[in-house]
Amino acid sequence: MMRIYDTARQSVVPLELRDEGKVSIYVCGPTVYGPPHLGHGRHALVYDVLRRFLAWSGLEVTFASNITDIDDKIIDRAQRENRDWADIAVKCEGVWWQAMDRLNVSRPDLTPHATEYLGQMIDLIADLVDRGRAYQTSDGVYLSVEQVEGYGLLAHQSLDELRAGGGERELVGAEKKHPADFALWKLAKPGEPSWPSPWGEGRPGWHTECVVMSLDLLGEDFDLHTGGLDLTFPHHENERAQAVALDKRFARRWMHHGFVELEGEKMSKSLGNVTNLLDLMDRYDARAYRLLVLQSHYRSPIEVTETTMTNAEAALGRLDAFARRTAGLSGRADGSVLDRFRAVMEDDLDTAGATDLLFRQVREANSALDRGDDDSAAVAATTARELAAVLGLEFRVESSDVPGEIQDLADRRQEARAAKDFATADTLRDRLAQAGWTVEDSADGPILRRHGG
RNA sequence: GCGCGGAUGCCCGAGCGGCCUAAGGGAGUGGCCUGCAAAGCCAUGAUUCGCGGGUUCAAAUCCCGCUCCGCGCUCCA
Repeated sequence: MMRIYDTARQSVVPLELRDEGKVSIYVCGPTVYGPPHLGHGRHALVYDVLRRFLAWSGLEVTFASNITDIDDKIIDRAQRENRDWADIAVKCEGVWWQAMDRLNVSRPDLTPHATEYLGQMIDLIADLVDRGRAYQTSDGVYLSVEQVEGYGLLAHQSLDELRAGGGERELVGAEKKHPADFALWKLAKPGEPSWPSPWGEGRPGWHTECVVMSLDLLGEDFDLHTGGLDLTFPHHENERAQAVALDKRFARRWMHHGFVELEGEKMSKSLGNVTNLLDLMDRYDARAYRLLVLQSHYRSPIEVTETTMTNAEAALGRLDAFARRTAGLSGRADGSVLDRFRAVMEDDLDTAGATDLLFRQVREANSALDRGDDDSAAVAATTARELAAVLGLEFRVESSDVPGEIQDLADRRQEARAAKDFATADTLRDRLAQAGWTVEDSADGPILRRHGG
């Protein structure tokens, strides 16, 4: 059985499912107000791999991930740029999916939008008000956290401790009964988008949508709620608080992944301030980011730098070379390796251990091929392909489109080689290298491939 | 101040009491292969896991203290 680190329990626990054979996952999706950044990318990759693995293990996975399409940040940008907020949301969502496609991240089964759930959010807030667990002020409706059993479960701090922190910040909303109370409904200021409600024209607070949508689509007591470490508090804490205040069972397990770190000043210069995911994918092979994410544990921070990305690309080169070399081989996957793969992945999603197994299979296949043992090579290659597929890693078998003049140089080099005119052949190879192409003389003839830079 | 998490070879990064040899990737070096390369294979690489104590037959792994680093602490993810 899959075991994961549960933020609430602070330990690795079995993922005991609500319904046998089925797993329901809610991933907090993006607020669409700008291009996705590296953190979004890691987020998407981690849960994409989780999902692929669970499905591969035979579970029926329901994967829901929302789009927050109404939020303060969207409104801010709309006002700053004098644009329609909905236009920003729609366009940014388009960019988001484009980025996901490039990362080879599968689409969620369900993609609820906040704006589709206004009615249900208002119902939920009204219910909380009826129960006396939420109250109205001059600027909105707030949840009273003191009436929530176990508030601080995810933050692992008591209300007093939470209050003690933060230093000398001004308390926003002086009418709040407790500083930790948070807005369920915000009354609109002039010019802001708004929807009618019993408390006046306004919009929902950020934390409410995920409660409504997860419960609506996955039902009470759904299996897994996930997101970045930064969402633990206040976002997830406040989602849970609302469900608890409604006497509803919420997520059974909470899973949070670590941050992406950029190298210090020096490198961020050479990286050209790449925090934008699209920029990163323009600069490097998009698969390299996935590999980088896979090679460390999801709860550890990852360092995205020129070096780590370049290393990942080099490793990818190894995988691609392997794929080219073994493209014609097919066999049965090695069951014992598959078992080990399952075991490491079930151990809190140990993707580093999984890539370890993948690379060992690659070496095994290459090694077998070198000693002429095609049968063993076929088994290792098939196994490797299966593991890679579960991890969402695709191999590049064909060389990219070769421009005519490059092909021409390569052909002339072959002629020279055939004529044993190696001086000419080497000169031509140098020219190819200068043009950014590497020649690999395989048993089946030369292979051209682009190299970095 | 409080909470959470880190510190492992040249770099990235697993491991979290013995089962294990401290994985895997990248870079380096030597060899095989190759006309030469590339790719691949083989070999090599931490008597040691931030520092200081302690527990244990046994610690990178547990406990205590310390030093650095990251993140959060009220709708700013």
